[in-house]
Amino acid sequence: MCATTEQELRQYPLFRNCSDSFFTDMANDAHVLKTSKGQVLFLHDDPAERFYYISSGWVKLFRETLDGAQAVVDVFTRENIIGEGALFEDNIYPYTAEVVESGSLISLSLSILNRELQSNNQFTNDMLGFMARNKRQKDKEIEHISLQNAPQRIGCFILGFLNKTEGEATIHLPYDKTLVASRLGMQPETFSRALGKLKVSTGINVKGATIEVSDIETLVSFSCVACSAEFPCKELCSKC
Amino acid sequence: MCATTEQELRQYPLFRNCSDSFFTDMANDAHVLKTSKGQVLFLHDDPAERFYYISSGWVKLFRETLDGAQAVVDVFTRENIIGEGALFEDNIYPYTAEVVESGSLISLSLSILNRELQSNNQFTNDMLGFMARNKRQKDKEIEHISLQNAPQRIGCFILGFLNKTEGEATIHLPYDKTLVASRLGMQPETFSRALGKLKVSTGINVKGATIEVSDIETLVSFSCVACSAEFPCKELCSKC
DNA sequence: CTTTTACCTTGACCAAAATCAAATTTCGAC
DNA sequence: GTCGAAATTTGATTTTGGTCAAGGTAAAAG
Repeated sequence: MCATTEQELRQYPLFRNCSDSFFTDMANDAHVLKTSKGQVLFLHDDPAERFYYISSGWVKLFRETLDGAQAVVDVFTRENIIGEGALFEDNIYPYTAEVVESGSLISLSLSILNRELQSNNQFTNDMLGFMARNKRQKDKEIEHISLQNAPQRIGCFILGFLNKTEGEATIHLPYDKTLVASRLGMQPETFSRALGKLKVSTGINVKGATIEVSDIETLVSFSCVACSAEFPCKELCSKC
Repeated sequence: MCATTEQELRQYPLFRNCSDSFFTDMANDAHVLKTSKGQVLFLHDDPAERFYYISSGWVKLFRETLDGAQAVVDVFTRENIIGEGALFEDNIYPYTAEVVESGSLISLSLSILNRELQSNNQFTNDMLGFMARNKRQKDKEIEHISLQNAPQRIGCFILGFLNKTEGEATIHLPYDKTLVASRLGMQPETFSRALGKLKVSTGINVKGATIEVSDIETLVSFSCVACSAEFPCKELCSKC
């Protein structure tokens, strides 16, 4: 039993309407994991009993094909859960999860989550909305892959990390450029070159993992012409 | 009020756990639409009050970008609902819906659907599972776009229409090749040429919209090497 | 402080798909 | 059945991104 863990879970927006017994039982059963880069949390097609709340660090979800290629499904950080999808896939994890930046997770019981879904309709509704927005986000990504070119996709990715909509801003890429590349569905070499083009076209400044955007609106007009949403496009999955 | 409509709704798997009053009220309020090719059902960003159950015909969902390109999100046929997503987007339709093959729809009340979601936890759970599998299907599509080439994607598309897993089979493409192409995220010219390559590689036979697969397993081994799922991969969204 | 290793970039080349243009076929309306 | 619009195919060419190979750079280990 851990009061801190319970506090942390109570602050997670998706759980805002969960019952007290949910929090108590979850916290009782929970354990905190300190993770290190490279660690595999679960494997695609493995039977699932736990899901994970990310307190810090980054985790990638991916699948592998017969001929060895890897498809990165998503990359998650703090205030997100992963592995809950197994509930809807006969308790089999649909992806492999691997830590890409060390941090801290809370391992949680899928069966307690399921119990709450069976008994708390308000929570089930919240989860449904969460899932629906998740799906919309995927639609947007499919659109981006087919309608935006590589530099535009990178611009869009950068815009997603900004906390304002005009003027200048500086961000740090949260994880390896190689991983950003596969998250965006391109090769590292293509990413590197496309970032160079983006620099020329929009006047951004790149120093290692630091990116200075001197004028957000220039970046917007470069990337968002090839998108069906209007900037600032709300992030559809992380918040709920 | 229409007894036939009520029967049709009661047979839809997603509604299997809905209340009697849900069916009665829905059927009372429902109206049947005969649709013709080209008809627009609703527009992206329009306020939403109705969703649609497809009795027959085909409907495409799409969005348009600032620079005029069109992204086909999905193409649906009988025993599917469309427009329900607006419930999770502040009652705004997230896509435009256009009939691509004439048929028949049932126009249904979003607010009655919402009422059932608020009051019937079993149904909300079914809907959550439905949405979760939907999302998984989108992940699979993203993977396909980045890991499969054009002929492989077409092969995978064809496999999705077969009702067996080995031997030979014949299918009819359900809608224009042009639309299949955009559904798969490629240009019509690319589709045409890629279908030609698929013919050479797997021995399928193409006559207009009719495709004869002489050996399903050949098609599987051609397409599914570049996929993380194993054939026969269950369809993740249509059934529930 | 040096070495190692993993990450990133660059160059040369290649392959896939997009684009542009022009037939050709198909299908529905008359 | 004929006409005309729309869909489909084919050819030529360009563009984009992928692949292979070689350097360079920076963070971490010793």
